[in-house]
Amino acid sequence: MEWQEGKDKFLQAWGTLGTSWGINRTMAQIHALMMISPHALSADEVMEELQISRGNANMNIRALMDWGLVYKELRAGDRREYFVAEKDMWKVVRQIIVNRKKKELEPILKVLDEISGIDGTENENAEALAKAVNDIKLFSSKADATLDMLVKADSNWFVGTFMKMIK
Amino acid sequence: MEWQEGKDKFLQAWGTLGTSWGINRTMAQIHALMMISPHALSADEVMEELQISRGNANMNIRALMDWGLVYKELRAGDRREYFVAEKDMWKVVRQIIVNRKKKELEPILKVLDEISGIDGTENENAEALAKAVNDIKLFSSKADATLDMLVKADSNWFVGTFMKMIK
DNA sequence: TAAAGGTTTCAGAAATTTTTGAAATAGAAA
DNA sequence: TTTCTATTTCAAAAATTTCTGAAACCTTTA
Repeated sequence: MEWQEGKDKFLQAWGTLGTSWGINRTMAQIHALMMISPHALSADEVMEELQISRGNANMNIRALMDWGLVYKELRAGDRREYFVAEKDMWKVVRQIIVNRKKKELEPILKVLDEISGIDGTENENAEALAKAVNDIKLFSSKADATLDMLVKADSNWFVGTFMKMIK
Repeated sequence: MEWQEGKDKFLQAWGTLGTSWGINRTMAQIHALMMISPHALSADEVMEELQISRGNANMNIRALMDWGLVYKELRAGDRREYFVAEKDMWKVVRQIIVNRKKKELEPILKVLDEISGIDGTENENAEALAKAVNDIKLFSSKADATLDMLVKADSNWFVGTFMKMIK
């Protein structure tokens, strides 16, 4: 397979994967592009490669930096900014977990805590609601703890201990 | 807190959570509604509760059934169909893992396999691509195996062994 | 200070996703 | 068979998300 063909397939696949994970296609593709680039890229290179506008490129690069998946790199004697992606897959996934946990799991836990003040003895509806809320709370706190653990653990631990355990 | 207020908060929160997970708001809300309902619901009840059209209700209920998160329930002497949600959180999460793994992880593994045929010695671009692809493949197969394991494991195992381990 | 070179913002346009509602379909009961 | 009730489908409308491009905004250098 030609390099160009492989690159296109990869960018395409990563973009598609992104969309089904609530990340927009362009953001995922910029990340993919940086992951497979041997050097840091400027905004213009990203625009050129992916055929997108400056505004689009800028916004998505910023978002990737907010997620901690892309870093800025400055070069002496060059006023432009260059960007590199985090290439260690374990770190990438860890950043994603940290971010999504904060953005998604924590708010729902907060709502569940509020709702759990409900009186479950009032009627069967209230009872069913109270039960569902409790079950979800229980499960979510476990998930929360598990993710915290995963995030603290390092790649080697995961690959070694955990993977051995599940054999 | 009143039951109605708690219910609304819950439906709202679950709907929001759904959207950030690539599930549309209505589908998530229908599921939420069924989770907190003490009895099976008809399409009309869902339409009424969530103020949505028949078509919308029908399509999303079907999708939930495809995901294995909602079951059909028939009542003797009633031509209408009623629906109940899977209420065991562990099973819910397991179904979601199975479905998303098939829909998302497996296709990307397939593409990666195709791409890995690339000649990494051609130039630095090809080399960087080959390395990224390999890293992702390695990580993804591990994730794939881990998820398979989680899916096969039952709730008690998860709660017991795994949770003890991470303490 | 002004010009040059780069980055950020954001209103409107474009694309995509979701929802509606009515017609088509299905199938049980009369 | 016909009627009646319920489900499914799908084209068009609505809502939402993403993208563009040009203007505003910084910073550095002359």
